[in-house]
Amino acid sequence: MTADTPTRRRGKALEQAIYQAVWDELQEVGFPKLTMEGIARRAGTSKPVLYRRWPNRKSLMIATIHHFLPGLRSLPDGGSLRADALAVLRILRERLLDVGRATILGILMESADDPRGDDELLSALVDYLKEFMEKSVFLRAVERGEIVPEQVTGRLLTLPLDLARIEFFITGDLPERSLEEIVDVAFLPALGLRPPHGTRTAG
Amino acid sequence: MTADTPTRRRGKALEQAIYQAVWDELQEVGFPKLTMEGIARRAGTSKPVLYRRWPNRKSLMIATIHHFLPGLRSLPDGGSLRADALAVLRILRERLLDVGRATILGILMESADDPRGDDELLSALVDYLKEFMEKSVFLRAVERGEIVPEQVTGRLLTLPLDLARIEFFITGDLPERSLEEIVDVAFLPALGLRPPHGTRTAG
DNA sequence: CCCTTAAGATACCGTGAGTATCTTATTGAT
DNA sequence: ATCAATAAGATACTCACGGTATCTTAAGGG
Repeated sequence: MTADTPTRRRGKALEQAIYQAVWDELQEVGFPKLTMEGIARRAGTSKPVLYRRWPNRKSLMIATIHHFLPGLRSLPDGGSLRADALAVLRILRERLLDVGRATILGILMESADDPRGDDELLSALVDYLKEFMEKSVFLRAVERGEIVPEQVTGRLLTLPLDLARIEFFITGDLPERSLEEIVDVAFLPALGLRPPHGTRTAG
Repeated sequence: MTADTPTRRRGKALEQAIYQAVWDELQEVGFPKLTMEGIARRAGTSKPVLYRRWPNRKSLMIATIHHFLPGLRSLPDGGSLRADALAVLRILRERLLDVGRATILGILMESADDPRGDDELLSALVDYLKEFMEKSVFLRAVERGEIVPEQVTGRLLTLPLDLARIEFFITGDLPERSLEEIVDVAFLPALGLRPPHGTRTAG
């Protein structure tokens, strides 16, 4: 199995290979069939090596997701609240689809008796986007005069994110049409705004 | 274990006892530690009896939830769109809390490779409430003149339910405060309505 | 009263998480 | 260059649990 890799990897190099193996295995067999043995096999190593680094499967999963979904740096100004909100939602979609419904549900569920790590996963996937909604999207909208600061409430901040992720959790998908509908039918109206003319709003 | 029950139960009586055992076991040990052996033990029976009735654990879980959460018959008229929407959300909360976050996530996740039964679970928990939102809540609001029929769109129909259940999925709870916030800050404004004066809207 | 049905007990298989143990390659220090 | 400490990799194990096969025996209907 390692005849062509006589070099025995260590430290970071090995860790990288393991993360990659988890990721590939996830894409190939999916979360329900993901096993530590499968990961070890694909990484060209063995189970004890995995358990020396991560205490259990869940930890390894979360670490892998962190590794492949680094934090976002900045969000370009889209010129309008609508454009900025859609941009954030598209980032969310990209990340959710990258990780996959089964994986997210699986990790959340595996946390039922031990929620440690949940926060980490959710923050990697969604929470930090709330920061963007507040710091970038809403702040700019206030500066533009689209909304007033009093409208920047917690519930409205996360409304588009919440609607998007529940749709993804249930259906496993998040089409562009849904994103626009969320913004134009729910988000903007809830802020007392109307989407620009010519924007189709599904009914 | 069955020394005090010399009678060997059959048919419906046995089935009832099994459902009850699943329910109790769920409350006591929680979904992650729920095992078929544990269920059988608590029901005073054995695994083969379970497998003669349900092909696998997931089926038994879904059947149990159906058994304890029968469909709703009617929703009394609360006098306003706001009151009716809150009523539906409170039903949703009751059911979600009854079943529990871990159980719902667990079943959804167990479906990742075989989604059969998902629909059943989701319909027992949420989907049929959409019917109520449409047939009762919105219809009455239209009759009262609070909204116009054109506002009865799919996305807005489920908006309160979606916001409520994502909050529950993530936090495992759904306080009354959240329900009111969902209705007053998101739902009614999205419909172009304002909550009545004196209604606190969290910020 | 007997015969069919199915409950309940028990033992089993397969799989996968997690661990213990041992050998050996790698690396850094001398 | 050599050697000791470290950790990789292989292997074999335990344990828990889902699911099945087999057998005995109680229930209940005719």
